[in-house]
Amino acid sequence: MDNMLENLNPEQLAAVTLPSQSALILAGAGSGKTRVLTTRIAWLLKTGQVSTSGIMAVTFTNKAAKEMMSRLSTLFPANTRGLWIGTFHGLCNRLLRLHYREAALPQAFNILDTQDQLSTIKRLLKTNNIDDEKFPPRNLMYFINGAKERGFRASVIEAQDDYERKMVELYGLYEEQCQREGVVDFGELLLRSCELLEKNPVLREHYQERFRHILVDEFQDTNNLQYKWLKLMAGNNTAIFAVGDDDQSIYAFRGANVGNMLSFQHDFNVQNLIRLEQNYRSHGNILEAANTLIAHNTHRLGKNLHTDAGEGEPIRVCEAPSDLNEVQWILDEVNHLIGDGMSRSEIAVLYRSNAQSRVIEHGLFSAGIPYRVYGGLRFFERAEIKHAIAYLQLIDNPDNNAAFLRVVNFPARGIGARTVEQLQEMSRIHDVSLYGAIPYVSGKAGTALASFVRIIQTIRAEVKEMNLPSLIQTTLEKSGLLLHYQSEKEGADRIENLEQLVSAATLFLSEEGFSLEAPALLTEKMTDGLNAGNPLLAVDSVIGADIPLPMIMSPLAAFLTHASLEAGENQADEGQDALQLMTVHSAKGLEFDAVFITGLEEGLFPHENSAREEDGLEEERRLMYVAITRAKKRLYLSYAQTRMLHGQMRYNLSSRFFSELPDRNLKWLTPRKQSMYSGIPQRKREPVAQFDKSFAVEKQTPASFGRNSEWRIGETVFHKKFGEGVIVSLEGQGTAVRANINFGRQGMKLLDLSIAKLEHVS
DNA sequence: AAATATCAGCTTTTT
DNA sequence: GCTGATATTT
Repeated sequence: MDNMLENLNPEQLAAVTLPSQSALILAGAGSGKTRVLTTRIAWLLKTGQVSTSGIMAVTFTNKAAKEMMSRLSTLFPANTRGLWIGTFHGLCNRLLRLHYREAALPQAFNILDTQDQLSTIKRLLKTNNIDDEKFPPRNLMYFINGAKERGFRASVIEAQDDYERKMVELYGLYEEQCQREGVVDFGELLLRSCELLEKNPVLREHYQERFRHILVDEFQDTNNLQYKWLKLMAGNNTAIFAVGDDDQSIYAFRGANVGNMLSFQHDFNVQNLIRLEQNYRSHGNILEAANTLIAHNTHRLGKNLHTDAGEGEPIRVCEAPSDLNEVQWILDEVNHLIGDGMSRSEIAVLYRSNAQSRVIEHGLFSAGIPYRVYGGLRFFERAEIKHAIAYLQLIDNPDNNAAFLRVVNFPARGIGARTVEQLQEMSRIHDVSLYGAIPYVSGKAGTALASFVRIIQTIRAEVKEMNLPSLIQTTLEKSGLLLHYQSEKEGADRIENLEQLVSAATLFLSEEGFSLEAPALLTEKMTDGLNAGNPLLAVDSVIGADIPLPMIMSPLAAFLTHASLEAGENQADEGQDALQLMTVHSAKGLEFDAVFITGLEEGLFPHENSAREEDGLEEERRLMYVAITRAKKRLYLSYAQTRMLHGQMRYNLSSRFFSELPDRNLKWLTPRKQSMYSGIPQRKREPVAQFDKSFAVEKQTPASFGRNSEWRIGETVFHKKFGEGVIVSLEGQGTAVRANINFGRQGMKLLDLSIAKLEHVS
């Protein structure tokens, strides 16, 4: 045990060895947060204060949960089976599967991801003849999720006006529809779990008694409902160990409430507040810049990171004439870094929004530098995978209408909109699911539908004794999905993905401790043995030893859950040493030797929409703070005077964040670099194999850039009254030149340059 | 019912 | 500039 605590600094050690009381750990970026969390768990176990079944650890992402599990198993190699380590949603799912009767859910409930939820809502609006212009599905979704987050059912919301009344009504209809179809959205997992514990004192007390220690990662990201859930799970004898950093709270837009950190201190009478301020990641210049920037925020709990590492390199800053030049500069610097021996995977290029990745990708592709983009479509979100999953969901639960509608006519089998309408009518009249309504439709439509039923039933029959991978393989074949993609021109990738689904299932079984031979479908025997009408039966078995996953879910159900709760990594260029491209949001929690923060322009970063939200700018600043603190050795900042975005040229001022960073840590490269890159490559030219060549040979500047003029489009100028602005366009010649200038908040001004006194800034 | 044309919209994102 | 969702054609 001693060596486990050996290399901790005094604050980390104090946190790890705190007595059994609730505590708040303010863990700065790069301060060893995960290490403290896992060592704390190992320490609790090794000192015999608690057994594995008395510990619950909650994270936000599956990745973080996995990381915690794997680090823990090196610290504490004994059996970690009884531990509840997982995401909020994963643990709620576990709870609801165990106590599905008390939660009034079918045992085979399916989980809706965001896409599914949206299409469910669209379908709801359609069946109720609601004008989706007046009630956009997306808005209704936000309304519903927002209400659930605040813990409100439709029945308890008091609408203020007619519009809201309608929204509440639709929310109620949505609840009913989901209940009928046996599906549960992400918010519902949390809300239903909370209600389960609230209404059921036996269960509540059981869990409150059981969990002596609850550890929460990234506590600043909890929303109100998640916080409520934690309060319900924690009893008088439970110590909550909350780790978070208010300066890294970047998810307010999806309901995260930093205020939970204050409520927590109050609600749990927190006596122990520990700050981890020693940073083990970044060099001095980088850390100082981060500290200075974040000091511009008000309402902080307060924290200042320090490091023992030296100053290191200054932060390099580049002002590029255009987004293309910005990329060119990045390529240049990247080549230097690689030339100096840095591996590509240690270099990250960050941007505020995904739309910015395209130019960068194009540049990297042309230069032949391997890269990997994070974000975008993930494995379980791909259309072909969603189709396959829908077939599997139908086999698991034929009442799942969303799944039914997705594949009833895919591959096409002559079941069109008309037929589906008939089916919906019958489903309403006879109060059955769409699948259950099929026998009520006759005629030609009925024949087409019957062929669909035959497919599903054939699969169900054939698959009875099969294990999961074979079940999926059979489903892919009998559903006609494979055949369909085989005849499609660009179906090769899709078939490859479908085949990967089979191997993903095999992998999943071994990871979750399922036997490969076990039948994939839930058998009657399992159902009876587990929960034969006795609400406490599941609890009883929990009290003894924990029920392993294979006992509460069939392999198929578990796999479907996995598909919904874990969208899967983006698997492009797996294993290759590649440059890392991602948004600042997805970089949170990661670290790199070198980091480029690109597109530092007003309107982009900070994003223009942030100005409209309360505390929006502060969140953008925290975002910038997160970005800066990703860098270990080298940090590069850049922006472009002109940028093509959404098919339009934009002329942005440089980001205000530059004025919030200390000059002494920055090294502006621009005067030198600008002349090097001032040849602006024309757009709409065919992509060239090598950028360098294009720069050397063709370099024509568009005429509109007014070569003879003293002024240039895209350059930053200073005006006495309006402050800094960017020249958007120039008209006229000689002495009669007028300029359109973007003065940011002051708006756009048309100035006669022979009258207005402007100064060059860039 | 399937194939093709047109049109809005467009921050960040995990579960 | 590209994607996804409707409108229109065949």
